Amino acid sequence: MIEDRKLAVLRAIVEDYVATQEPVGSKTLVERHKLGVSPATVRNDMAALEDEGLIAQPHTSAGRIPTDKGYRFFVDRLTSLKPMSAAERRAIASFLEGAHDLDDVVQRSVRLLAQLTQQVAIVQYPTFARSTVRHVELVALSTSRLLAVLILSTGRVEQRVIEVPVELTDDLIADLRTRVNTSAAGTQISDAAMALGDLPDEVTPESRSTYSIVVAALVEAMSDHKSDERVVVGGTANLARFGDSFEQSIKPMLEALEEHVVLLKLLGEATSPTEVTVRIGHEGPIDQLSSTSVVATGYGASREALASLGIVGPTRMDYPGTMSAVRAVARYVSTILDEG
Amino acid sequence: MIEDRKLAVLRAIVEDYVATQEPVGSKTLVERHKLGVSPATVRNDMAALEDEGLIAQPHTSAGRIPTDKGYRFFVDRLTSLKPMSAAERRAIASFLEGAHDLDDVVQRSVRLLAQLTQQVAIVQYPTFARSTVRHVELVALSTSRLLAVLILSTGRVEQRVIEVPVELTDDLIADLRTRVNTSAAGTQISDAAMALGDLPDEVTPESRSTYSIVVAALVEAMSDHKSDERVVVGGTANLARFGDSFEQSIKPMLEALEEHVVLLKLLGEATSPTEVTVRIGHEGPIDQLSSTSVVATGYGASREALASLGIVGPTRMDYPGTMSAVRAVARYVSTILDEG
DNA sequence: CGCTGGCACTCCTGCAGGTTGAGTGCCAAG
DNA sequence: CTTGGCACTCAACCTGCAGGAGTGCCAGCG
Repeated sequence: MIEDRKLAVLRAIVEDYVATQEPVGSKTLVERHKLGVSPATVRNDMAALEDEGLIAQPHTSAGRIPTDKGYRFFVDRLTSLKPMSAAERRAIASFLEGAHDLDDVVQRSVRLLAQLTQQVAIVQYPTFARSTVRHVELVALSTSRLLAVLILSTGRVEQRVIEVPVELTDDLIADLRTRVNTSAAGTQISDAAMALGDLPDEVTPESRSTYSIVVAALVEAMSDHKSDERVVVGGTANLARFGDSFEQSIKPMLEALEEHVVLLKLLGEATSPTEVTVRIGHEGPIDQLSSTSVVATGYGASREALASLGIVGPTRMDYPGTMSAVRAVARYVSTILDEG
Repeated sequence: MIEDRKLAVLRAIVEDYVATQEPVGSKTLVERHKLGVSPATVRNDMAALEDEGLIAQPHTSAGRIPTDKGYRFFVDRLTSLKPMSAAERRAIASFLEGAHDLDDVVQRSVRLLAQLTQQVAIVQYPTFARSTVRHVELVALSTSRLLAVLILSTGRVEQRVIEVPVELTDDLIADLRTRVNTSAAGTQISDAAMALGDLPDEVTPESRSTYSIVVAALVEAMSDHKSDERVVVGGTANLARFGDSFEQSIKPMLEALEEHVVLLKLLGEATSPTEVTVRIGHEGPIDQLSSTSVVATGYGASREALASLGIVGPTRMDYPGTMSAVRAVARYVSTILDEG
């Protein structure tokens, strides 16, 4: 009984604080939430919650604000993702339709996510390693430079310029192209390296070195983890709503957004496409972002996730709404990639 | 004589204000710049400069700050681009080397520019219309979906999924590929539409409709101005140095950076690869950015510019340094694209 | 045992008033 | 045309003083 009310108080504090951005006091609380008890009672509960480390006071004579631990509790136990309304679903679907290539899908997703959550959105490109090679195209740029274009099953296209210290003839390129495609097409990108490995042995000794160079470059392009780190960010203008101190939260945020490696770390562990991961405040891997939370999830056609997407925002955010928006977008993106 | 000193005073005011971000008074000015006259004299000159609208007072008992008109004058008449030091040149060169495809070049340029100028950098992808078609690759995604990959002379790669309401055979695709490439390869992209137009007439009536659909999609992809709008932004974290009021300058800035259309408008007129364009404050096309300046220039292999790059920052910026950095980066990018 | 009203206490917030100092404009003299 | 002097202005800063929101604690009541 008393436990129940304490939790109701915590929930009320979180909701009020998220809405008003101001420490919330006992009196305001009973007025706004019809708790049916007096402020004094609430004060007792608050004292208990504070002892448990779920809420805190900025200074002695102020109201309470939730701590990271308080948010954690709220997210884990006091809330469940509310389903999107039919109208929202329709909006999402129509927004993502009409995308005619992968870049488009990613771009639209990031915009959509930013708009729905009013936060900074991050979408990672489908990961490299798990996709298969659809086709390899080789185009001569000059007599000694080759442009290799990898087309992957996810619709992703990677390009790479290869320098070859030999004169390239059209016939040679054509032969290379067919051989590379017969060996690599259809294989998982992680296996393609192996599939291509034997290729130079098939040809005459004099062209072998040329083939080796090209194959090596292709293999390197495929295993290049740098290309794996592609992420897109959107909705930076939503930082404006932080209201918070500039130096303290916005600057480190902007700096983090510049570094894709950092972003990947943020999304990092959220790879399950069925669950939405929430990382609150200092739970995250980046110290400077200790006053921001990350809400992320995996997406991908099959059960296995291709990559992650999510948002970052102040710890003081509307978790239920944000979490369901993230989940909804991830689902739609998954189905779209499934079709394409 | 007296005119000369007035200009020296203006220059000193601009330089001091840019360095300190504070209104500069007559006394500080003579101390820091060894003008060889008394503060009173400088005050007279200041009054004159104020009458001419080149400087202004934030409030009665404060120092002077340059007006937009003042900066304009400074840029046009009081300064010349200082050449980069040898070390800087080397840094630029080494930073841009090792880029192995167009994406890489663009990405590195934007980072470099942001770092050199400590401002927000913008780089536009080489424009579509002026490049030529190097190769068109068609890959079957399923029996009725085709992925078209356009490879352009600039190294840019565009992709597009085409839905065809007909069963596609390998032979058909191979034929299409050769025909499309014979017609389009080597032509300017603006002419490619015409070159491809007659293609459906060459084939048997029964396959004509299929060919038409594919050709139409290709032509659309080529003339799609949306793909022409690709720009990359970097160095947003430098906004942190604005110090200025948040609502007033950073928020509109972040909003503008989200909208690529707006960015293109900003870079818009700076297409000459030989000149650096400076747009100061309200001279720019965006009202909300009336307290920011744009420094931009064109870049491109030959005399004709392929696209633009530049930076945006507060009107209060180091114009000489910024201008020369922008020019230097543009030149290096041009030469690199020329090689590739 | 839990709830409540009362009360003293803390401390942020806002306002009024006074002081300081940088900077100006103007003027008369060199 | 330049300069030193002088009176004036006004933002910035400090100070002191209510006002008020919020708390903790306690004693009484069901």
